[in-house]
Amino acid sequence: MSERADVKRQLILDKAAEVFASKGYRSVTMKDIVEASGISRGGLYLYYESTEQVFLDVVKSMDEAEEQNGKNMSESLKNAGSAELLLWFLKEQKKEILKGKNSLSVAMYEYAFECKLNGKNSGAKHRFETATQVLEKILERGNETGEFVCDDAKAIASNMMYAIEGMKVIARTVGISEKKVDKELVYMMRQFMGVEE
Amino acid sequence: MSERADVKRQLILDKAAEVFASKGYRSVTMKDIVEASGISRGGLYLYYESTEQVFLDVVKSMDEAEEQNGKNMSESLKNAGSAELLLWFLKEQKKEILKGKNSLSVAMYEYAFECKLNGKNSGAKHRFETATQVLEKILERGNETGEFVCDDAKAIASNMMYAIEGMKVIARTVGISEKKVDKELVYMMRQFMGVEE
Amino acid sequence: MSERADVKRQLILDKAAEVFASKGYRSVTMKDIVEASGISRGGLYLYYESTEQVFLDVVKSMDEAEEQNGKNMSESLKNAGSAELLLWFLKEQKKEILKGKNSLSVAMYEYAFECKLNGKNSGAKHRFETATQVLEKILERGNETGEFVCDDAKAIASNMMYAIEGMKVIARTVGISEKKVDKELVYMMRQFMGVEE
Amino acid sequence: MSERADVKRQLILDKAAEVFASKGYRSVTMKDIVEASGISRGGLYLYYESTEQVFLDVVKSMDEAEEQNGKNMSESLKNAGSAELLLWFLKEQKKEILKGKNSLSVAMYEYAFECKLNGKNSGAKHRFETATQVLEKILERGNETGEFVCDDAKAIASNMMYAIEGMKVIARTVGISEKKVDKELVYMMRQFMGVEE
DNA sequence: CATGAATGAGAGTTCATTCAT
DNA sequence: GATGAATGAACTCTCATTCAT
Repeated sequence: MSERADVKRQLILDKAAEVFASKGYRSVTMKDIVEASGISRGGLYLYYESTEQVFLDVVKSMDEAEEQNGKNMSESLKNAGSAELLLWFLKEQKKEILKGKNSLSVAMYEYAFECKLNGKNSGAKHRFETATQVLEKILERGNETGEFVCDDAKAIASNMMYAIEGMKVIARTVGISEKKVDKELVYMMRQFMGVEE
Repeated sequence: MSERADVKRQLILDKAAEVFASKGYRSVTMKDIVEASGISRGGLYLYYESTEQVFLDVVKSMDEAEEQNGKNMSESLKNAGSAELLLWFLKEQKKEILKGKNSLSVAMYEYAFECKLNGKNSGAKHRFETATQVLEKILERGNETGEFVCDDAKAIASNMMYAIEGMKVIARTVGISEKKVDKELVYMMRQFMGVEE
Repeated sequence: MSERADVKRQLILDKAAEVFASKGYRSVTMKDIVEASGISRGGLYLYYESTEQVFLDVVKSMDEAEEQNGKNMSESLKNAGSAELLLWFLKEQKKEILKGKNSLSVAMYEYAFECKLNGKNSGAKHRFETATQVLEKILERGNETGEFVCDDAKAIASNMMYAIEGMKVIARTVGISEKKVDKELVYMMRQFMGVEE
Repeated sequence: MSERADVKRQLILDKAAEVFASKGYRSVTMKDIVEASGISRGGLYLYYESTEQVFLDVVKSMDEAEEQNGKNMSESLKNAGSAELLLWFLKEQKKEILKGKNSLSVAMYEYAFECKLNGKNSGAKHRFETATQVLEKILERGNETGEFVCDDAKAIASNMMYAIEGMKVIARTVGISEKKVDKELVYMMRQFMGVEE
């Protein structure tokens, strides 16, 4: 039973993720999810009672996958230098910025807006702060090993994450080219890489 | 006649702006606007045929007010130094970042997302690029007068605007304190202010 | 005053007639008439209180024109033979059958249906009976003068008018060619013309 | 499942047929059908998306019943003489002419008018032509067997059908008595029955 | 008289949610 | 558990009709 249920649940999540990726959060209806997943109208209600519940579960399962990916990475990068770690981190961020249509990010922004308007917690805070802390740690470690030169890793990490967030949202509203993203990332790295001016 | 219509139109816009500010873009219905503006169901359709039309007009009238504000400012700042100009610019950005509930920005993000998904133009591009250019001009002038030290005004302006955009969106999803905004702005100013380290 | 009113009234009727001709009766709204006649919404109500009133007046003015036309004809045909009269009559009927788009007949059918359903008088009866009597008179006279051979002019007239009515309605639902109409009319004339078989 | 749906569909059709019979085509709303069939507002949309769809299905199911009736008749009339067949045919036409209130014919005329105005096919053509051909066949056969005397069955059939169509539409706009219909039918039969004058 | 903005009743349509099978 | 037909609330939009100017 439980196994079967899990399979079904996963099917719903997969299809729902596609729907949220292509339509955002607000405009997705239970009907959309029902049709995309091929499940019955009533059947969906056995698992979820609203699009919000589905969305939260989609995000949760995505976060778990992400976390697993992070763990695998940190495993393989256990002995890596800070520069290498930073490169990996920025590559991930770049991917996220450029993901575009296939990504849940628009839906996540919409959801986060709504939660903010209603005083609910959307998890956006946690995600943003976690990423900032990871970057901060990398910078600190690089500073210790002498790979980077930064007296205030916290400030740099914070500044960079805001700029990255800005690129993310601009990518989804205005559009941004890969070249532009690269340029911005390189520019920001001057803050702590040996500047050969 | 035309005057009456303008008065009514303005009434609708004012009330609609409040609605969009408090509910975002997607979830606003014609009914919401009808109720907020105290107009009749059919009456609204004399002026606008969809929430999108209302929204676009709200934004347009807001942009015009903004532009007027900009003109007044540039008038009074005609002889101002670049540092002064910059301060004004950043103060405006800070206000925008912190505006929160009373602001249309969430609705504008939602609208821009939707336009991007559908390949329409939302005006977001124009707004972002214009602001970036203004900042760039200020920095260039400051560089010429010796008030600032920046060899690449374009890169700095771009980087700052992304960070500012990041703060804007973070303010609407995660929240941000005024102190934090100040800190970030000050940090970024180190890029071109004489750094007395 | 009264003169001006008449001019206005005529303007409304002319434009309304076009509307009824192209849209039938049921689907015409006051709005259609307002827009077609270029008169103001409220202005129309000064003259007519419903589409039905407008329609009835359109038909009335059309009937008057028709009647005038009939009078002119009978004037010029005062001394004509019965065969000549019959030809004129059938030519008129043929015109009516083939009028198609520019004609009020669809609207008149719709109106007559509605009146029948509601037990009201639509004038259709009067029009049909009058035409039948005219034909009957022509046949009778022709019989007297020896131009036609018919012992029962009433029966022939009745039969012909039903067939003509059938062609009219078939023309408006199925379509009919001029050739076909001619053929039918000629066929029916065999009933009282000397048949040279 | 499909059976249940069919039962429901039939219920809708039955009630809708009554509505169309009493109100014609144009003035029937989805609401009318909803109320007549006792179904819910949304429920109707599960089966039909417009009054036109409902109407077409009503007509289709009526046509099928008609066709079945025709088959049964031709079965029992397999060995019948042409005169007998003709009598059956005219009796059916007479019934159709006199059906009045309980009939869909007004709605069908309205629908056919609308289709003609919009260049769509309404099925009226097919129905009229089919009936004409049936009559023609009967006359031809009668001619062969010597029961009738007609050198041009096609012309007679055509003429009769127009007159019958005329009676149908006059019945719905002006009214017609059974006696009158009989008289007309008898009159027309003189064209090919041995005329004992 | 004439205007056209304004009203509100009502039709069309969609969708979250329930429930008998 | 699973299904999908059925419900009804809510929204969009149109029009006949009124009324202040």
